[in-house]
Amino acid sequence: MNNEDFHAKRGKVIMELSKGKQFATWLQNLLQQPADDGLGLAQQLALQILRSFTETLSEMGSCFESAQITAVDCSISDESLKKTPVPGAKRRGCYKRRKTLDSWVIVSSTKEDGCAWRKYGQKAVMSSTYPRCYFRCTHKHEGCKATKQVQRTKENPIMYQITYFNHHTCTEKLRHLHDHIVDPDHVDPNLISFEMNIQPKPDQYSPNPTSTISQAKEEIKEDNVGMDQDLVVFGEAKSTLNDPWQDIEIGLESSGYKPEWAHIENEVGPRFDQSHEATSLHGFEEANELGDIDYLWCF
DNA sequence: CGCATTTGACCCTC
DNA sequence: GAGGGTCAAATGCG
Repeated sequence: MNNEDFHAKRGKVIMELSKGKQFATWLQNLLQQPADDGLGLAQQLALQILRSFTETLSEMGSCFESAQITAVDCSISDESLKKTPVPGAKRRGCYKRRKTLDSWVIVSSTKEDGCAWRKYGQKAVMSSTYPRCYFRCTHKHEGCKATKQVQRTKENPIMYQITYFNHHTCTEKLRHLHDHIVDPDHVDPNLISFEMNIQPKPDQYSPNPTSTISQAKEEIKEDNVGMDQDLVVFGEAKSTLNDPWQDIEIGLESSGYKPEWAHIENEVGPRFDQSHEATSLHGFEEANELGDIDYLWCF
């Protein structure tokens, strides 16, 4: 992995961990409120948190793979893999025992993680009284090799131990991004806007909106070896109730204003009021004047 | 009808 | 041979 890739991965890991933290805080606030309308949203948030950590672990797995750092289950040595026959004979049930570098384990109260999986098997295993279910990515036909195993834990049967193998190479992630691209003619009632500029409640967040647009530019400059360059923002940014985070396109002078992804965030999520009308946000500058952009990541 | 799930068979490693 | 991972036909479901 080259240096550029490493920094891109690092940025994504930081972003996903921050997302997870943010969603968890949001969920905590939600659970402190009267339960009426919060349960469905709480479930969605739980999924978002799970997805964030799954993505993070996925990125970390691929990030460290080249450094020969093994993942959770290292029980099978490379030596045993060398004995594996060359694949090609398309016999039924012919398989390679899993290479475990690219695997990671989570324990969750739900089998769901926001991705589309197709079950392809179930087995009773000796190590557990509960069967093990085998899933592969629905988009296997696109060449995606992601699989997972789901099994109830012996210690706490309401919890699932989920072992993931390989990363999604399908367009699942792209689809997820597209879910948050807003068609102005079909505004989701759940949309919130950065323009709301809601003040924090004392018992909730203590936001620290230190990254103004100019500071963000400074950060970008630092990341680009101190270049004194200009920044443009393509399109509009919006945030949804389900995802107060934004992936937007920006252009840097140093790269000839070639569009690249940036990620901005604010902390209005938990303070969302559904009675607010969704409105669009016209670029960074306007948002910045309202003091609603708290952080910006570029990668 | 197309896609997902179930389930027994198959074949691998140990 | 035991245990585990995958395949694929049968079945279910919308």
